[in-house]
Amino acid sequence: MSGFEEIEKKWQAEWSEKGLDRADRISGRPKFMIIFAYPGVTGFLHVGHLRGYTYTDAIGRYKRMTGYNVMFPVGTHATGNGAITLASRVANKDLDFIDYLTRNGCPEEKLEELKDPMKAVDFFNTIYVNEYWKRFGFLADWRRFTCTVHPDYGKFIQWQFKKLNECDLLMQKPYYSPACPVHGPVAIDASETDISKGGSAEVQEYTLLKFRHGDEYLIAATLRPETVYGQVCFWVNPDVQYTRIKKGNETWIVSKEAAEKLQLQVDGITVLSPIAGKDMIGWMCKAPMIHKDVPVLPASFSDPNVGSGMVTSVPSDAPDDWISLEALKKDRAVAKKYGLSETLIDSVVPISIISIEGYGDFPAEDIILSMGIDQPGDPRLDEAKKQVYKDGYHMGRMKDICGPFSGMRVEEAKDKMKQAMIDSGEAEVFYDLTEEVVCRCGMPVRVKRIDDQWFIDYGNEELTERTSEHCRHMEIYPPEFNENVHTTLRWFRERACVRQGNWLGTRFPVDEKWIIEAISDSTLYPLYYIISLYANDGRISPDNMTEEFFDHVALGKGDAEEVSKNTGIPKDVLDDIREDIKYWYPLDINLGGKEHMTVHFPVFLFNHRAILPDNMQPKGILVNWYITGKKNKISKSKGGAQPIPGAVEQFGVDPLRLYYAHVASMFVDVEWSEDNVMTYRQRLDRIIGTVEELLTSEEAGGKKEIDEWLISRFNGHSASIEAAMEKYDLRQMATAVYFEMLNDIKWYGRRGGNCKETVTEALRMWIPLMAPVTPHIAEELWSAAGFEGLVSSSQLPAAGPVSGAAEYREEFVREVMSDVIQIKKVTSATPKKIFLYTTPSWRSDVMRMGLEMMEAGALDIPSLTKKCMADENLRKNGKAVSEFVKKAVTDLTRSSSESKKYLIETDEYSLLISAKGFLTEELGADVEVFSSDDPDAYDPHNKSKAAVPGRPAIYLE
RNA sequence: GCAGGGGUAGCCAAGCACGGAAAAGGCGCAGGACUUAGGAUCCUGUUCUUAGUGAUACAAGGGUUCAAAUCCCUUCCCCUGCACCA
Repeated sequence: MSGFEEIEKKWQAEWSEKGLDRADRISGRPKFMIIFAYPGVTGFLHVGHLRGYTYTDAIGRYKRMTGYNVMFPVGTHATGNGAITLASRVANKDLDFIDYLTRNGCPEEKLEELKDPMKAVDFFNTIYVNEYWKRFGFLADWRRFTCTVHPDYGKFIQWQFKKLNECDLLMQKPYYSPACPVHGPVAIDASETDISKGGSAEVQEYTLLKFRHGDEYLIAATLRPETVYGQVCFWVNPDVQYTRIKKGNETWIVSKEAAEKLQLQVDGITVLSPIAGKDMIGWMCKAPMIHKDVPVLPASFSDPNVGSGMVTSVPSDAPDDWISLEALKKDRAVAKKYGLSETLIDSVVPISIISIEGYGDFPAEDIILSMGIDQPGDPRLDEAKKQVYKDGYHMGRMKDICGPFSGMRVEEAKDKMKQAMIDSGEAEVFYDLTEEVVCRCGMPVRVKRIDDQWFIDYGNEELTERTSEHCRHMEIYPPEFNENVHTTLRWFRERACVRQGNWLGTRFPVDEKWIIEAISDSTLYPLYYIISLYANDGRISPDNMTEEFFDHVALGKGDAEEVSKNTGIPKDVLDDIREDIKYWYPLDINLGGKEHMTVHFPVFLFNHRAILPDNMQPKGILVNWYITGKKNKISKSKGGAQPIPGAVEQFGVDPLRLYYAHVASMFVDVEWSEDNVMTYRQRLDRIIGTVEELLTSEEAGGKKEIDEWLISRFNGHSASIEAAMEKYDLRQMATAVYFEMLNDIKWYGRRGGNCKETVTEALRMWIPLMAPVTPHIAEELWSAAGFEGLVSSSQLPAAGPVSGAAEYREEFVREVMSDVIQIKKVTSATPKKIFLYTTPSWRSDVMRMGLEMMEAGALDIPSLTKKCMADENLRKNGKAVSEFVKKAVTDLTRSSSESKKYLIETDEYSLLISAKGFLTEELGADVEVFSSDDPDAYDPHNKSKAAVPGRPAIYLE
């Protein structure tokens, strides 16, 4: 056979030529529509991504071969700022990035046009389709390709949002989002898709506490409003410049950084005069809630970038506060420097407010002592803080001095106290990020209030209930997700669905200043693949694609004549689209990576349920896990993984496809390993070699027992594959096809099988089963075998009957062989002769009786013994019989009656006689077979007495 | 924290929803065959013990049962996702 690459090209051309990749409606023929969640266009993909895509193609191919008309469309997702960033990096001559492009095969002259984001999208779209999906031999309907930034797709999304609006699922409310000043709201996540720094940052809610000083307020930001009863002083960093700001008719003092952040979240803030931290030291200010005057003291840990830049001090429960207060009391020089009197310092004493199991009156003190921290600025203070916060929150209870909150659990008191202070005007809410975040464009990301943010109301109970109910009728794998998709749906609340700024995407039809964000424009899109065909070939254009058009083709609203007149689309085209949608929808399988479980899949389900009728609801979801790198996830953005074209060249497409299908269950992560792929390549080589050998073999014998065995085995595999594929279990299928069936066919040859007719029959079963996972090789072998047509468009034959008897008999021979080898090994002798003694017939008789009793449901040792003793012949052997009965009964109760039936029915003697030649050759010694009943048998060591049904006695000489 | 998943040979990994001789299959390793056009192929073995037997063994410990990797409880240890990111 020629090289992989050559046969890949050959058969891909052939499939395309014969139109296997085109999915058209065929009335009356069952259909199967499958997609993978389309990838975002953010750069080159790597070998990990092809895992899920390959599953999709293999399942589609299998369905095609079991009678279905299969539609497998593909597309890409370009909404967002990925392409914009990419283009700007090219435009800015970012060397690392240009190197990344060229390393992955981007020609130099292409760089110029990549400065245009849309061109960049086109560039990658072409790569995804030609270098990844087509290269992998997918039978996708390329005519239907769509991309989220194409104008026709946009029309579809606008229609979808109009429908959501009609269902009252769009709403507006203020929203606090991490936002870039240029690009608007950004996503913060570990993959750092939108941002260049700070992927693990979180938005934290601070309570701003207002401390009155004269007619001004010093503002402290706290994460623990429940600790206000323990406030004893106020920390200001003497080395920081603060500023006064006008907030409504109040004057606040905060750090300059905090002032900037506040302006993003609160209206009408004006910055007034600056004030140095050191000028506030020694002030007295009135603490909220407890209304006590507390002194302002110096603290270096107070960071202007965090919160308001000032901190209220609760030494009892805050390690920083405790250690700073202690330091201040110890080092009187500092107090002196700021003119603080000793009496003032001494008057500040911690107040115990929360009791936590395992801690004393002052949790902060305890944790500091146990961790051995002895001065401010110790880096472990952060850990100490986290620990004591966590324990306090979950196990703590408010002590009796906490007024109306006394006795409450901290978890409960926290919200209540915060709310009480907000209500009395002593506190406000403020949001900040836990660490510095920088947008891809280089600008700092801050939390910003957006007043008129639009949301999709996934919190809608009625919709949630209906969606959840529908999921009960779906096929969702893995089973865990099938279980917890319901909780995921319930956990969803409103989701911001639009954003502003420099983003690619579709204009929000309700208010055009917004652009629909990336998740929200990718929920209903499988439906669009049916329509995209017509937009792509020009039969309809974005101008025609009005709300009325979509209402008609998707929902069956309106009269075709009328719609045709209003849209300018010919009626027959409208009818075709409508019929296509009725034929292809609902979607049978949506396959996607595990990251979709809490993001894409729920909204995919919600939107279908909200907009489309009952008979258009999705039928299945398949989730696949990742291919990982050595230590961490192979990442698109961080590179390091093998580019796809290189891998294809190195290993061949089919070995890669087999690797994905078989290396592990779909539902576990797999560590990428070239050696693994290589072993799959070798396995395919072996299969190819074996088949070629079978085809070219000159030997031609008649049918023997082993022929029946082979066909029975293959029928069994076919049936188990059918069952496995009901659950889309490609791995189990691949085990049968590429391992077990190969082993069987090898064994067949070893046992002297050489019947042309059987071999042909076996290949007709085997090769098509290879077509879903390794289509190119299957095609090549199919043609080499001289079978008609393309195997990819053939139908899998229904599984024939299995012969339990034939399989049992073969197993018996194998056991005998293995036992002899065992004995040879243990004795480390090389025998010249091997004597086999089949069971004495009385033992079979006992077994037979036992089996009868078991089937009658009355098998036990005493009654079987009794029954045996009633037999005159058996009674002669009294002692041996009763001993054997014990063994037989335990034996019988432990295993299925099915296998015991074969055990009794098999004529072991003639079976061994027929296998004599084979055993002699395999074992390298002459084999003699005797029946234990034979009084003249050569048996010098009386081994024959060990013979039982299914287990002949063995003597080596 | 919330939600969920898992611990099976040197390694990867089936089996577990529905209890019925545990180790499918692969990799690795060790012998042997064939022979070095190869990242080969074929055979055998791979917990201990042993004339093919027997004994141990599915994270640890309990329980239910004639019977437990599988069902229940306790403990220990790993992992995943958590929102505007396909």
